[in-house]
Amino acid sequence: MARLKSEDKRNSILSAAVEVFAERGLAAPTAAITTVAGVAEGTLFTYFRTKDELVNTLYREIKMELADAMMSGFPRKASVRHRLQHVWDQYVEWGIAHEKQHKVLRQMMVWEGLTGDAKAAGSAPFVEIDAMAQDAVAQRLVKDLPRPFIAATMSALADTAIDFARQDPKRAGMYQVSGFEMLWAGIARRS
Amino acid sequence: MARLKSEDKRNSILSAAVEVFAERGLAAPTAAITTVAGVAEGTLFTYFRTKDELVNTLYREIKMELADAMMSGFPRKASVRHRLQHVWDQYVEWGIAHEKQHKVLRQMMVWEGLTGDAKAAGSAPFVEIDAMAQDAVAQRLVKDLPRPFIAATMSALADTAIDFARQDPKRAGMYQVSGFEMLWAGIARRS
Amino acid sequence: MARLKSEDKRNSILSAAVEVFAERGLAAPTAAITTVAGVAEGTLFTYFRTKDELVNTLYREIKMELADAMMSGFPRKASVRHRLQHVWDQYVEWGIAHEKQHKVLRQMMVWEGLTGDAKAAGSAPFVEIDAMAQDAVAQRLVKDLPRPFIAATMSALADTAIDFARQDPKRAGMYQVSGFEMLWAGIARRS
Amino acid sequence: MARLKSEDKRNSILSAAVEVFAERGLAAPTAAITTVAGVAEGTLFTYFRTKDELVNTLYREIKMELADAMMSGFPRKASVRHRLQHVWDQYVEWGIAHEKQHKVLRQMMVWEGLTGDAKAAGSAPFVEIDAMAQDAVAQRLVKDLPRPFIAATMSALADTAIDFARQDPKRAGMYQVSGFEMLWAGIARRS
DNA sequence: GATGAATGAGTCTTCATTCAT
DNA sequence: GATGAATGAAGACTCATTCAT
Repeated sequence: MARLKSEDKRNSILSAAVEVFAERGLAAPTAAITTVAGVAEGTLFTYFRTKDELVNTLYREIKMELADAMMSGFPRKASVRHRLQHVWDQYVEWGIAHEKQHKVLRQMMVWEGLTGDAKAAGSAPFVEIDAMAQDAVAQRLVKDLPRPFIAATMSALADTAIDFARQDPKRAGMYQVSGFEMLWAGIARRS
Repeated sequence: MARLKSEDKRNSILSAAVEVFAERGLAAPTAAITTVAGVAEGTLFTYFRTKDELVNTLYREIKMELADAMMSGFPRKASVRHRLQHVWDQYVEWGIAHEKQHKVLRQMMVWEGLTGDAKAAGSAPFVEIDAMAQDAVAQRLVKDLPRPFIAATMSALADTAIDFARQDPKRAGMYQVSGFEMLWAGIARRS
Repeated sequence: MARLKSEDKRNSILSAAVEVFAERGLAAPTAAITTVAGVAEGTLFTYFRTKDELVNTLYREIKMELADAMMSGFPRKASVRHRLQHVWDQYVEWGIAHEKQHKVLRQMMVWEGLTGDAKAAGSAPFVEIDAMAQDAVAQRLVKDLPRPFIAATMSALADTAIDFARQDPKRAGMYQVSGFEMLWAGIARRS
Repeated sequence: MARLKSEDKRNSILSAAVEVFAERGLAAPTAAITTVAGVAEGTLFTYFRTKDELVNTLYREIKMELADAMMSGFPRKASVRHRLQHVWDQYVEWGIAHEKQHKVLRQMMVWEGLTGDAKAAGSAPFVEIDAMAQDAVAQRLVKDLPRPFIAATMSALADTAIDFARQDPKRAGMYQVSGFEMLWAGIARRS
């Protein structure tokens, strides 16, 4: 039997890509990636047909990691506010801890080459969060706004908090906390 | 005397650049720009020494247009909330009306080639807004947060509102209004 | 009547060309020449149809200046050795004093664009020297070698002397004198 | 393993460069070289990072070949005159036999892009000749002139002899012989 | 499967020359 | 005639992708 494609090699390419894209943007040459990955230039193309496919795959993988991080320890039974805060905290903390992944993710989100597939696969793991949002709206705890708009708002605020936490690590906690307060104040109904 | 460097031609190159960058990203070839502008490839380089210089110039120009839009009719004597809302509304409306400029601006803001000069020139016209923010914090109308953080939050929320208004124009007004309400609820002190 | 082409302008272009070619080689852009000459880019082309024509013209002009220098005070009636030495000294001194012209001349001599015309015109003023050489060979003062070979040898030695005099000006006189001695020893018949 | 960078291909590029530079000057396009070499345009750049590097490499290689030619059969124990004549003959014969290399070498010697490294590497193989010259001066066989001046004179005369031998091949031997006689007469002390 | 040399289309930029003013 | 902006054909170099080994 022929040698099997090695999961290891695939993974080194993927993490090299994170490294390189974070530092040099998505326009970085594939050769830079293979160098960092310690494989030959051609090897990349046995694991990913094209550079675009690599990026799309990477998008999915990072989204999955992020979803894992966000859902780990999700307090299914807590109040909406607590559940939302859990999600917020996990995202912000992940963004700070995984600076490169976060940077690359943001580049990919404004990249014009993402396939519909990748987008769908990337958002799949967030169904539970969406369910929570739906629930919250239904319970009239949260303003009656389109859910995607709420989600986007949350993302935007969290990314901002992450950026500031990175630049000014001493006040990271403050950005994280007040970001969430702003979010909650913004979307919760006044009691 | 020979043909003078025409302001017109410079402007067609600049608007062609907006067109092309909005559609194909900053990596679009200069030849695509000159084609759209209806000039020869070389002509671009009599107006801008390099592609980077073109992008930096474009950044400044768009920032100035945006500043003009945002400050036009600024109600200097109105309440903080009204002044803030004015700025918000103007920005969101500009972003909707000038879709391409807005897209390009966002690409340029994450571009690594912006010169310090361009950044400085681009933020200069916003001093008045910053003054307002400082004022608002001093008056304890607004939470005591770092001003750049407030500004970034506002940007992030406004960009989100613009995106949604674009995708779903029928509810554009709703996104604009509720976006601002979220912002205000988020940053204003509870009375 | 239309304005006449100005001899002045033509000359500033020609000397600017010397300046620029000496420093940057014959590949220097015509725009560099017009800048130094203080005229518009297009003006060069009303005096010289193409860049090649400019170079060919320059070749002729420098050759003429050189011939003037070499023949000035030529001691028609002196001995062969004295006449030859006069020519040698004048050439070497001209080369040292007109460093740029000399450099440019040497570049043009290995340039592939020189027209036959220019070459002919350039060598015309040297007939008298050639006559002297012919005379010297006939009188059996000088070895029986093809005259162009003698001329080329002299040029080569003189250029070498000029180069060393330029690099090491304190010993300029020594290079000039021993260069000539080498030439004479090389070509004169042993008595 | 993949195709290894082939010494053959490197060499065809290098000899194509000689071909092309000899005919069209150092300004010839790299594409002309790759066409002659029978490889793709990009291939040149896997062997030489830049065009300048190619030229510098070529300089070294030609200088080495020349040194080999000049030193082959060098009669270490013969008289100064014989040793010098050996060097002269070998150089002139090499120049005649390797017309293109000789032409290109002369262009490279007046080229402004040669690195110090290349110059040093190029002159290294000639130490033995320099030692001989030093020896000759010390023994008072040769006039007391700066060695570099003697070397340059020899070069200049040899290049002249080569040029004439090429244009007039029937008398090649005569140019070679009388060139050397002129050199020796020029630099030897009169006994 | 892995390797990395080979490929050639594509990119920015330069520059001799033209031509509207 | 003078000016200098306009032109577009090169030219050096890059890089995703292929393919011989």
